[in-house]
Amino acid sequence: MARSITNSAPTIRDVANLAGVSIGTASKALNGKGQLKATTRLRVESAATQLGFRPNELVRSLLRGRTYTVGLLADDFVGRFSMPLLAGIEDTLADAEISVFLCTTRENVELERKHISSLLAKQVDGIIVCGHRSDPRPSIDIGNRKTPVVYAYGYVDDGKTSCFQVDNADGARKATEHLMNVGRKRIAHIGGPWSWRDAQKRLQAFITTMQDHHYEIPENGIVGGGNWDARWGYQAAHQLMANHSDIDGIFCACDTIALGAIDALRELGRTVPDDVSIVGFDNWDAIALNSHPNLTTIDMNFHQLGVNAGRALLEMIEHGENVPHHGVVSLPCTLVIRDSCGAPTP
Amino acid sequence: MARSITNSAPTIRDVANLAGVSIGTASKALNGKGQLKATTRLRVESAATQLGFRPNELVRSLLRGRTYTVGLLADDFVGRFSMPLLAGIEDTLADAEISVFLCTTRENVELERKHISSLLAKQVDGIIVCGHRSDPRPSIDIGNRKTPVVYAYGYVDDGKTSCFQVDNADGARKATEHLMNVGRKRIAHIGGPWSWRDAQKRLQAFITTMQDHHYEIPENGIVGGGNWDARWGYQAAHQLMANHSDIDGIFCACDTIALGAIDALRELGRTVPDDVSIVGFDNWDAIALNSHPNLTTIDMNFHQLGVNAGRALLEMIEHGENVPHHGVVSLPCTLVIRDSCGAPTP
DNA sequence: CTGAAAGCGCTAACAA
DNA sequence: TTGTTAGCGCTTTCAG
Repeated sequence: MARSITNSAPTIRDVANLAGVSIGTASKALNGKGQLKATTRLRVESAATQLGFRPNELVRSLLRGRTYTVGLLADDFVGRFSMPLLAGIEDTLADAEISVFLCTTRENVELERKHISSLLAKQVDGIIVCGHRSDPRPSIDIGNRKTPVVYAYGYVDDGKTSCFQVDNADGARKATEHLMNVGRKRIAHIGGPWSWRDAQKRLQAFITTMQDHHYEIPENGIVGGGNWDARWGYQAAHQLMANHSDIDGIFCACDTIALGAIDALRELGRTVPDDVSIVGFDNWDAIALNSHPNLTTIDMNFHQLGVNAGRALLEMIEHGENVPHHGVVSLPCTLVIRDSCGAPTP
Repeated sequence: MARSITNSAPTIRDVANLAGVSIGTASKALNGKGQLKATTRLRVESAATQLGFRPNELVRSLLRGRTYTVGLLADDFVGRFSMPLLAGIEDTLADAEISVFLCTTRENVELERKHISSLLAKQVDGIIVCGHRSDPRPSIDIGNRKTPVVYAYGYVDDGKTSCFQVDNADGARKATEHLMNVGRKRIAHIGGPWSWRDAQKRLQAFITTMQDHHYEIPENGIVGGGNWDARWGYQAAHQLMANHSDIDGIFCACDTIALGAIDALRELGRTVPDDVSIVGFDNWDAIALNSHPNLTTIDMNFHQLGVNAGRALLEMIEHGENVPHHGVVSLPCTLVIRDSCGAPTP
């Protein structure tokens, strides 16, 4: 009755009072510690449920020196890449009963600093820094704290930080080889902006894969320097076909570029996949599944990347500095076959 | 020196020791409270910076009865709609120095229950429930707690809950009127799945807008029942044009449907926007900006919706139950003009 | 102007 | 088997 007056959460003292035991006894009963008479335990438990009692995690954290809380620093929260990454991280941490503080930094250094400071003050057990491209970045400054930090998609080049990356070379190789497997001979590449490490890696791997399999790269068969969008893909495909009407396969550096390329090819009277096979990169549902035909593309396994990053952080949290850091680990990609390449030749 | 041995965060006691004052004095100095000799204050401050001291928020929260923390319950975190919504919420709360716990529930009731329980135990100041469609939903169960809760995109139909919704009717009206403004006479509608309230509202508003302006709806000029994807848009446009080769404007219930419709029209030899004008709905960048031509579409102002939801929650947190609840508020949409409709007729 | 001490809600050690 | 108490790190009275 008395409780219904106040609107603050019931405390263990309330439970103890209702059950007619001491506060220490109530604690033991609720945590299953020590030796208690079964009836007492029951009495306490029913008092607790009756009151809807949940121990205040703030206090428990204070006592345990752990908050079961981590911070997620995302530089580009609304970006398409972050989403499965965040989902993977959240899945893994939720399994470990850990809650995630979401902090979006929009590549604003000052904002990042504030968020970090706030996270540290809130005593998070660890921090995950999430990027949206594979270029190197400075490590975050956590002062003299020993809070574990891992990086996901975006890495710190100091040789002593755990970073989880996409293996762009692996993906590009799989894309290129798939074009070979469906019987394409004159294979071209439409690249992204060369300032991005991701674009560079995909290009390099395209070249080495072609060489490894003794395929000749068509002259001017590599075009790049545009943006990651359909407009560039459209323009690039036109440029490409103007030089080489015999191109029969194109590895595009991303799905939106592939979308634009398909559009251009249709204008030129080439059908995909009958005349030309197209492979994208990203497996971005929004594009790959709404393209016509649906895109064969490379999945970067971001969900798994998030899972790995989450697991690594958990290890560091639970085993402290005894855990050897992972260094930069690159996760392989997966080829997702849909309709833009046609069937493999036997 | 002593401090460099331990790796836990410096406490106010450490600061007080270093400054040679009592712990109470240190607190006053750091919080600018009470009367202190300037030199003492300075001594404490420099000790604090030297140690990199940040007060433990856990403890402060315990003392203040507020954690400066809210929970974000998202049923569909990876959905395209949640993103700007979350960004708006986070922006608003970050301004108020509030951190956000991200909880994705994947429409899993058990998971939702666990998350809520955990949030409550962590003493969050409030909870925002984020949906991805405007259909009604049950309210979350927070027991006898008085924690403020608001709903964003998805609402509770009990007349006493603050819910923030998209005004689908407003958006559909603007879309339809724009088609009229560019001079279209034979206007059709491709709807989404009728089981979605969003699809129903858009349809209804299309009809009333047409009637209000004394436009005749072409017979069989409304097709619906497919999914929210390009495949359906493609199919529906074919169906539509088979009956009515004179259709010159189509209001599509979403951007992906519009993408598919454009594709179909091109196959039929109709160019967009010269022969037929197309308006989408969502202003989903991924689609609208990568479509060819770029889509004229309706923006649901999700960012603003998130901002409003965040602000409402803040009010409730700061003014308790004295704040009148907002009820269900619907925010207007915005027409975004790009290239799929052509220029307005004067 | 500064120090001492109580107490937030809970756990864990120690008494009884 | 149960009760008592110290203390986590900080703020806030109340003495000095």
